[in-house]
Amino acid sequence: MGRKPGRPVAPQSASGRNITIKDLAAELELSITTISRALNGYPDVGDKTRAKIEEAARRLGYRPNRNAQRLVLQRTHNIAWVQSDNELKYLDPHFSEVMAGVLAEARAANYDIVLTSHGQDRELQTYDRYVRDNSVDGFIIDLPREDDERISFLTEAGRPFVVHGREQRASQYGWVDMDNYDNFYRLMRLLIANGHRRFAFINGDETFNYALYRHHGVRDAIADAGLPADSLRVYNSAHPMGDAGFSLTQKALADTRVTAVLYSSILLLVEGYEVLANAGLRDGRPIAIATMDDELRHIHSTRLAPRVTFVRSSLRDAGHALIAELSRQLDDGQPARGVLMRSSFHVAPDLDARSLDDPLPMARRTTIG
Amino acid sequence: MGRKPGRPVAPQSASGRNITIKDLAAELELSITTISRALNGYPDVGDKTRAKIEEAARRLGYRPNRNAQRLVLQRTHNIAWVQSDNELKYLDPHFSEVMAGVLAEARAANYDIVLTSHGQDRELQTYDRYVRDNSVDGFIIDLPREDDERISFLTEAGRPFVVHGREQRASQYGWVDMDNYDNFYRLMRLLIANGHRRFAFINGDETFNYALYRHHGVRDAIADAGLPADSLRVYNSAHPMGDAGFSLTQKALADTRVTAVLYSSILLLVEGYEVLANAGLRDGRPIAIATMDDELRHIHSTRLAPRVTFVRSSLRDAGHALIAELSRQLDDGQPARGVLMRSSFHVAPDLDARSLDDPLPMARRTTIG
DNA sequence: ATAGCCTACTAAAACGTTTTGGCAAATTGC
DNA sequence: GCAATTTGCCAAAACGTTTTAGTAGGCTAT
Repeated sequence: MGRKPGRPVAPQSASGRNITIKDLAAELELSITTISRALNGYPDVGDKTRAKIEEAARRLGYRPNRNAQRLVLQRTHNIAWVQSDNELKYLDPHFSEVMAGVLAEARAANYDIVLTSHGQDRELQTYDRYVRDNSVDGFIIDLPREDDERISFLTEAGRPFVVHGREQRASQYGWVDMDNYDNFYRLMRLLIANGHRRFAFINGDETFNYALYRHHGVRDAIADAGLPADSLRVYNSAHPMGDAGFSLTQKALADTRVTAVLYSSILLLVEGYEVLANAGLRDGRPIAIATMDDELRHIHSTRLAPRVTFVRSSLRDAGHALIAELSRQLDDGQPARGVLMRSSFHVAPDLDARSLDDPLPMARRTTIG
Repeated sequence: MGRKPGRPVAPQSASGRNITIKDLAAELELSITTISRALNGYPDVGDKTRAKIEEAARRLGYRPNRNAQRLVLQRTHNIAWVQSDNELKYLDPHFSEVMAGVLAEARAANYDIVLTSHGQDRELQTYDRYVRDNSVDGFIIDLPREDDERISFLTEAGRPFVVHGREQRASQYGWVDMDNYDNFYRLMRLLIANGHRRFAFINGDETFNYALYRHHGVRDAIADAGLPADSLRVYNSAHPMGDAGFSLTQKALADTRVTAVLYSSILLLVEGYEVLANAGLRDGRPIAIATMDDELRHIHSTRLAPRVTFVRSSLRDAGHALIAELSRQLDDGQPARGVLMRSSFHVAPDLDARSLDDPLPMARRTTIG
């Protein structure tokens, strides 16, 4: 069972002192400057010398001390992700999915992610610490709210960041988001076009903008169709997980006039699935179901009835885009910009999908989110 | 030959550079030494001087540059968590749960978590990089396999680490684990004591030790009861998520002699729940169900039938313990040690729980895992 | 009075890099 | 053959801390 090819050999001394550029200079009887310039690709190093240096560096397992580099270059190649304890309570598959994309792209762009949590009231202090102690080059902000103070803080501090989501000031910073408003407007318009008149919308916590904008989309679709506002009942789950999907679906279906249920997340739908199925069996009431599908890796949609209509957008791709955008700012010096992720609609076969292709009414198009 | 590397853009733009100890020294007309010693609590600083320094530091928002500190102290206060892309595919709630505990405890112990992913074959290179470039003080290793090369590598390199789980060499390093073997031995013995004779065990990927040891526990309980080896059928899900719980439960119940199903994870059980319920309804075959409950925050057990027997251990607490153990080594210089997390049994009311209290046979007790 | 001892401060070295500016030696141009 | 240019290397400064090894001056004990 020999060593796999390419397996790194552990450093010789178990004591742990790493090889430094000085060791290399001593070994080769060259100056530190020359070692550094050779390894960093400067042209003013002779070919034979460079080859010797590269060989010795490989042989001795030299790696520049990152902290020395960071100190002199004023650049850490670290990106901070600050997680609130509050959100930690339900650190959910959505987080994992975004993080998976972030990690994959960060590796490609040569960044590490510094992950930390903070207590209830310490959110900004955590950002402040990172800003002041030079431990990261930039920040990722997830789940923004309206007038998000993290965004205000980092803007004032003049530090690079990118937001997963948007709020009012979205034109002033880099972000990655899907078109929450548009997606849910279209989804609701689709249900209306198919004759439904009484709806339940099982949404997330509307202090988060993603949920707020979805609500706005749904509300406006109803208004634009000339339906009364009470055609829609909205249920919010403070936590995206738990048994909210189950209990809220029960509540929603208690109104027997409801013929269509719209979910903000496929997790809520899965939790409520049993109730939905029962409603079909028991009341003989077939319910139209629509949801957002974030392509969570561990939700297997094959077990969902084919009658589910969904709009799909990849959170993992959003994670990739977040790092790509930040790297564009950090590495290429480009100005911040927003990235709108594509969504695709998948309509249940018993529904007429034609309304999806209609453009949104002019007045509805400028809304962010 | 060689190109001059493109110059990275300085991260701080608008608000500019942070204030340094030099700024503070200039402002107060004191030496750098005195500032440093005052702020670090040395006794050889006058009371009035110290007060003035502290006031100025607060007023100007001084924070020591972490990279300078790390360079001179040879200590980063960073802990690495390396995630394989492979595992990323199903970055699952178990991960989130451990991570939540790790983050909370890391904050308390003044550590940041450096999270990174690596490609298929690059696992050890990633560890190697961190070892050689001084970017972290220690490592967390999750999901160990037998003869885990990450453990070999870090041991040879002489770097501190702590393992979530165990393998053969567990006495030689710090770890946090539950007693997988014991728990599953007892669970199976309980089922046997209640008259069951034909079992399905829906386990995880047995190249991971947690799953392997659980299998061993189950197998030994059957052997010790004098039951034939074919009383047990084991089903493995390569991925902890997906629809494995559903399809494997279907397969398992296809054998109509099976009266008890043991799950390695509550997620698998939840996915198979529909099948289990149907089996009860359709075949009139009540199935005894037992599982591990990791206290995942988003699995709401209230919806599971009361007939489920489970052994419960908190992954979040394990996360806390991981950092506590690593901090014991790094901050207190204590030798590595193992931490066995407590588990509690919760027996369905229709089962006789007495066998749980019996000690394991002597020969069974030394097994790790 | 004086040796010794606190008290309150500081200069300089060190951590490990990158980069600036320079300088010999080798090569080229005429 | 000599000036000009190119090639290949290096000393020193800088990044922002902590720590070592002081020192100057006041106080105490004899």
